Amino acid sequence: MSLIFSRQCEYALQAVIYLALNKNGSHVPIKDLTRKLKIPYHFLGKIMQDLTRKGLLVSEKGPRGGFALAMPACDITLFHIVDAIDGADFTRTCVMGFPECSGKKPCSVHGQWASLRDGIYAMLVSKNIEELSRTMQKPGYPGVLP
Amino acid sequence: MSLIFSRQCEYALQAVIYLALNKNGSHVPIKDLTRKLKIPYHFLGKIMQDLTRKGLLVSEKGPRGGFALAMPACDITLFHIVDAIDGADFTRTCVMGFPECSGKKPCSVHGQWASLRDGIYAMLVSKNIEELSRTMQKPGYPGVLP
DNA sequence: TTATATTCAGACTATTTAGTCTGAATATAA
DNA sequence: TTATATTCAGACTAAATAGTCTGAATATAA
Repeated sequence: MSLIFSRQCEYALQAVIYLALNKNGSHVPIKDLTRKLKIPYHFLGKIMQDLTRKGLLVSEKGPRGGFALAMPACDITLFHIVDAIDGADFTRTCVMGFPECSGKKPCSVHGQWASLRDGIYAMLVSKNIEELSRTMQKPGYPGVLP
Repeated sequence: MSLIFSRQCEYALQAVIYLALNKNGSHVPIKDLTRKLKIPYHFLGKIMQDLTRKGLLVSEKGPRGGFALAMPACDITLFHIVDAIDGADFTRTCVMGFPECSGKKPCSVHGQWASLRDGIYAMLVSKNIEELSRTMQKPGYPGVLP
């Protein structure tokens, strides 16, 4: 299978976008997230704890507890989340896996892949969670709608 | 970890490019391939067998046996190999993993991702193995050089 | 015909990723 | 203070991917 981001990372992106919909800054428990997003409960729990340790989220225990963004939604980009979960190796490694491939010894698609990869990176850093969650709320958009 | 192609697929791409360097149409044994490409012997064996079953390679047993391209190198694109090993799901699925994401119900990066993904696809179908192997032979190029 | 070099099939192990379970810690509200 | 709702840690299982091993089949060359 080819993929871009790990499943964990996909879940993380979905969950953080969902959190950003919660305007009033209150905490959202995992139970709410899994209900809306169809993500396995305990698995999501671990991912959220991870994002909390990485400083992207804050958490609160007990009744009325849960998770919230650690900073304004407009300050969190897709790249922050991807980097926290999967890392940014894909910005550095050869598409065809040649170990010695580099600027000096480029593989035969090195240059072309570099510009595609830069396009992906540019998208990830340009999109902030506030903007994304706003778009997702429009009618006809999937996943995170009530 | 984020990645584009599975390790198997990376190995397959490298091996097929290496085969294309073998102009005289003779068969190349796995032993030669693993020596040059530093790919685990038996693992590469399975991958080559797979590509043979898929019709991209032909094989011959015994002394002076090995693998060769089943068709002219210029007729094999990167996409043929990727499709044979990893499949082409990445051309269809949502980057953020929203199950309902589609043209009608797009996620908030759907359109932008679509054009990036199309760029990747275009590269894969436009690059044929003959051309790539030729480029790889130039001095300073990695991996498959003698 | 016999030794040898290879593919090939299939069972096996190892590692990574995905996902589950249990119980402790803690905050809130009744 | 007690019941309850949550995070959190860590051990566990499951599935997918990566990689190894053995031996049979087969083609070549001596």
